[in-house]
Amino acid sequence: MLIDDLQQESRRYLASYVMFNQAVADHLKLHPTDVQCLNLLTAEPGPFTTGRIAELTGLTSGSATRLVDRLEKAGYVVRHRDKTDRRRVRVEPVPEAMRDLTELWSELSQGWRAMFADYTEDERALLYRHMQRTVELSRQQIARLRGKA
Amino acid sequence: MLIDDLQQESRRYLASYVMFNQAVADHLKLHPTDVQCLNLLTAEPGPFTTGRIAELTGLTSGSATRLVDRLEKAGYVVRHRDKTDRRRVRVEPVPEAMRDLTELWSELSQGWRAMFADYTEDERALLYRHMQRTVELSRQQIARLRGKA
DNA sequence: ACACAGTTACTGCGCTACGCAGATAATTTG
DNA sequence: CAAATTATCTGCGTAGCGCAGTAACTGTGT
Repeated sequence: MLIDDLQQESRRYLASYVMFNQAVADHLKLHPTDVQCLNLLTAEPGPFTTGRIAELTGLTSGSATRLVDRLEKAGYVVRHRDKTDRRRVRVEPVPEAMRDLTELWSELSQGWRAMFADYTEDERALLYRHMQRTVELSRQQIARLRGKA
Repeated sequence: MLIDDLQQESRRYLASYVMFNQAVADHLKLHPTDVQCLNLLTAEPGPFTTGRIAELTGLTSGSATRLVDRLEKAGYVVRHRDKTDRRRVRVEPVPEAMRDLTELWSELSQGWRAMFADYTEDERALLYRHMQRTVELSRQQIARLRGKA
């Protein structure tokens, strides 16, 4: 297996993920950014503030405020002023409101589960570790891209 | 390795790819959709028409026209009327204009190359096959999501 | 040969996400 | 306690998107 082939396939893979995210958003009648944010809220370790959401999504602080406005209005999250630092606003997901999203995910998950079930224990361990490494690498690349602009 | 853990990690993985795409777009001062389209133009088999681009990106026909407008204006693609069916417009990437994009990719690729080089031949083959399967699965899921809406 | 349905791409319009710059409130620093 | 810093929010202009309607072309049936 040539590394170049892997790279080429990575690119299709990336494109396909972006399309997938788009399709999920359209289906839920939400903006892709909103879906991305909700995903982050369930996938990343909390707690979350408006600023942290700006960081995670790559939006400016103003746009992050509007993003939280939309999610709050739609009932996906609630705002709480932080008691110890009253400038901060803690943003907390509302589990019941996430139901549509999690239901859709678990519905879609079935296909993925089946795919993962096909692998041996060792293979799954490899995929898992690869994903972790990729997430970490992406994080670095993003920091670099934003850094020198 | 539990399948649930893999699923959870998949979600972070997806989110991280979306962020990566966003960062690449910001860096090139292009819209994420435009970057996605250019990726598709190099990753998918041609030929491309405005309609096919609408399909690939999930945009409506009108928005796809505007997308091609932007890319043409920026010099990334050229339009050619199809000789055999003059309703169609063939959209062709301009290799020289893609240079920024491919340069950026090969720069970023270095990190990925290093990561891939760490694996054994067999492991790379597994990852490659997994990506192919995922792309195919995404394609199906997207079709399903768009289908019943 | 010709009318008509279907296809492909484009245009006008309204909505809304986004970045930017400035405002406001709270905290930290000297 | 004043000044600098931090976290969030607001006003405004720009631009991408979907929708609905339009124009150009193709294919089909009579």
